[in-house]
Amino acid sequence: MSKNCNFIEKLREVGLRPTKQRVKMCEVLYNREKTFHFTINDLVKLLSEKMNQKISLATVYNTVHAFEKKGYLKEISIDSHKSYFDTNTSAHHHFFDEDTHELIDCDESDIDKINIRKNITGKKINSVEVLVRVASDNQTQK
Amino acid sequence: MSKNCNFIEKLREVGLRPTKQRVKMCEVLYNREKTFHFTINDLVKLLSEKMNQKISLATVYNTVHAFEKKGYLKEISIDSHKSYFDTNTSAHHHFFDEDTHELIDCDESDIDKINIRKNITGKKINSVEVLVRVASDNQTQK
DNA sequence: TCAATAGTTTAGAATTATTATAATGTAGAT
DNA sequence: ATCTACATTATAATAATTCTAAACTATTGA
Repeated sequence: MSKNCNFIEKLREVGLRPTKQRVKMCEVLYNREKTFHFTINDLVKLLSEKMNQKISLATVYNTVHAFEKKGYLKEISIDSHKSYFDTNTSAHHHFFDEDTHELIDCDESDIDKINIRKNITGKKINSVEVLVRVASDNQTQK
Repeated sequence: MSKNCNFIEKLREVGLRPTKQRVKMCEVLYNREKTFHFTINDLVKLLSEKMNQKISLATVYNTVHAFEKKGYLKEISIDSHKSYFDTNTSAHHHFFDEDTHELIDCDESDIDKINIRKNITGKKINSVEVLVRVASDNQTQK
């Protein structure tokens, strides 16, 4: 519970009103050892388990998007019909386990600096991200 | 029209019956200079323009997925609520223009070999793909 | 302290992308 | 020509997400 004050402060810092739903979401998302990868569905389940009062689905969507806009969360594109989010908002890469549909972080230091020789005129690079798809060793490839 | 025979042959080769819908889709997808990136929606529009008879939405989905399974098309994950497909099925990377939502191919030769130092025990790497997000030079970053 | 107000939450409806269903049609083999 | 397995079709169903409009609440400042 001592951590809640931090969340309230942090929410204020980025200009988000610290409502109880938002603070609760912060607890669920950031009171963890490791970074957390999730879909909206995962999060809704977790929240309904860990909360006494109900939180609306629309609020979960709103809040996740508010967090994303303010740099609290990062969206990861892997599967084209589900959004994955990541509490690690720094530039980094991912492994995607095609058996379990799990995302695993991969530090920038785990992959050599990526040198891109092609240029798009008039455009600047916003981000460079690598997705490494893995699967069980003894299985037919996708 | 001379190309249709090729499409019929190619469809047969991978074990797909060359129905008129499939041949028409081949024409629209592969009678091009460059590789083609599209969403189902793009394709439906193109088909309804270029066809005299109607093609069902379900058929477009079925056929795209049949083509994907047989290696005629490749799915690209960028945006988490739309599927993009690519007629270039070889291993390659992409630029994604965040202004126009356009995909641009990037040959493997345009990016130095990617060396991954991290390992997931019991898992083998299926693919390594880079997505480079670009945007207009004089614009606030996403 | 309390009212005003601007931003938030909510339930449910609406929308969008995609998949399933079941009847009809058609390609390829006999 | 006929049969059979596979394809196509319209439509319904589902899933993920967004919209809407009313009720609620955190903050401001009188």
